[in-house]
Amino acid sequence: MEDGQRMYSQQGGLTNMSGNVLPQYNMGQDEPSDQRKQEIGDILQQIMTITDQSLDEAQARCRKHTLNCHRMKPALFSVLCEIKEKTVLSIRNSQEEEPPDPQLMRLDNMLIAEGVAGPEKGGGSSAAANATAAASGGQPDSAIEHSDYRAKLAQIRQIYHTELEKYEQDLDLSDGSEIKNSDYEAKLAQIRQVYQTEYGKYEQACNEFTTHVVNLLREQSRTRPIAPKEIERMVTIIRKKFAAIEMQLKQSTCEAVMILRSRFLDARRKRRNFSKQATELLNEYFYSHLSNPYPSEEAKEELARKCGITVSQVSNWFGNKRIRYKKNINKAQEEANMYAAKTAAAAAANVGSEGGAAGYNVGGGQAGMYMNLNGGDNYQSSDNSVGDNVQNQITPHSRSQNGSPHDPKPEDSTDSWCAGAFMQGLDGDGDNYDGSSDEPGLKRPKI
DNA sequence: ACTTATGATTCACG
DNA sequence: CGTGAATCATAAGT
Repeated sequence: MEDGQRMYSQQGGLTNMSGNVLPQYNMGQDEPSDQRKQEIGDILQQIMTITDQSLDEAQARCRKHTLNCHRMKPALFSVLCEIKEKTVLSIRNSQEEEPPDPQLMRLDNMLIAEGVAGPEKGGGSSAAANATAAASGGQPDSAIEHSDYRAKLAQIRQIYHTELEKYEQDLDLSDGSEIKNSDYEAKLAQIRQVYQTEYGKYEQACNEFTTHVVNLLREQSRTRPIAPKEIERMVTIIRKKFAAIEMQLKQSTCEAVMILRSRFLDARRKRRNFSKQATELLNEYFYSHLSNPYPSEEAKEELARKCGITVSQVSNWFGNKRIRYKKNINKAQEEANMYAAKTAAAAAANVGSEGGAAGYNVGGGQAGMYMNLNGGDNYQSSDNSVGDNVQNQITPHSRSQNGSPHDPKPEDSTDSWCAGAFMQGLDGDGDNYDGSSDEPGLKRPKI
């Protein structure tokens, strides 16, 4: 901005004018006289003096006024404008056509794709409307000083920086624990809101500032040779400067989204096994509720708390456990026995301890149902030679090593959630587990 | 290197 | 919405 100001006071200066202006001017007049030259010289002198002074001195007003009223002012003014246009402006004008910045377009596209910026979100447009309103109501004619520009610019810079800080805070919040889907969406919404707020502020500031500058230039055009074209040009210069800020805003927004996204995907992808203890607890619950391994919400919460995992992880675990239990009952049975024994031991050891797993229903005599199914074949082979194996497994072999007193829910165990599994669980095709068709990246969201 | 175990995700269903 | 089923991606085991 200051460049612009300087430009007008210096390049608009008079170095090349004495060469060009005067002859042109004189051609309009028939008889150039020494006196006239003298007058012009005086005027130029005055102009130079004023240019050297700072504009906000009260004294300058007086001179400006004098200059304004001079009879030759209009002519001089137009000539000066013309010259400026020819010399200064023409140089820059050529490169002025701005092709839409590809970088900015990329950023825009991404923001739209991520739902951060979008036509329908409303925040931006209304803010823009506000900004326009505010801008149009801007100072009408009061002389605006340099300090105002600086203040404005500083304000904008500050807005930008506070906005950057917000992003950083925003992102700092998110490391440490894992990011869930809802977290991701919440954070994205947060980013969107910050972005739109800041974009609104940006637009408003930009419009206000532009209006200020335009007003100032109009004001100054009474004393300085400033053509409307120059004002236009100034506006485009300002827009460009602001566009840089806009670009940074968008870029940092994009970065924020990218970081958030990558963290989210990382959290999604990285699989951490639960602690041994957690698995232990979950298995205890599962096998002690084998007839109905569907923990209530409360039970899930308690398990989650005890295991140091989230409720949805508990849900995942049970979901996986149930399905996998059904898929290979043989092996699962052994495990069940293990836990049954453990539970029994625990029950024997501490009579009154209410401790773990919300009181297993150490019920009656159904234990054998689950414990004795193991026909001895390992689960991989049984998977493959299906049909008769199923029959075999259903018949209780009673070769099992234990008659432990544990057992879940006597009432419905026979036809419980997995009863059907005995019949059909190991059905037709042997390749149940992972018939993977290994299609990379078909359904996964790519970054 | 290959297989198995396991937590998580996705999709369809009721 | 919770669940079953299939599947993915990685950890763990060989």
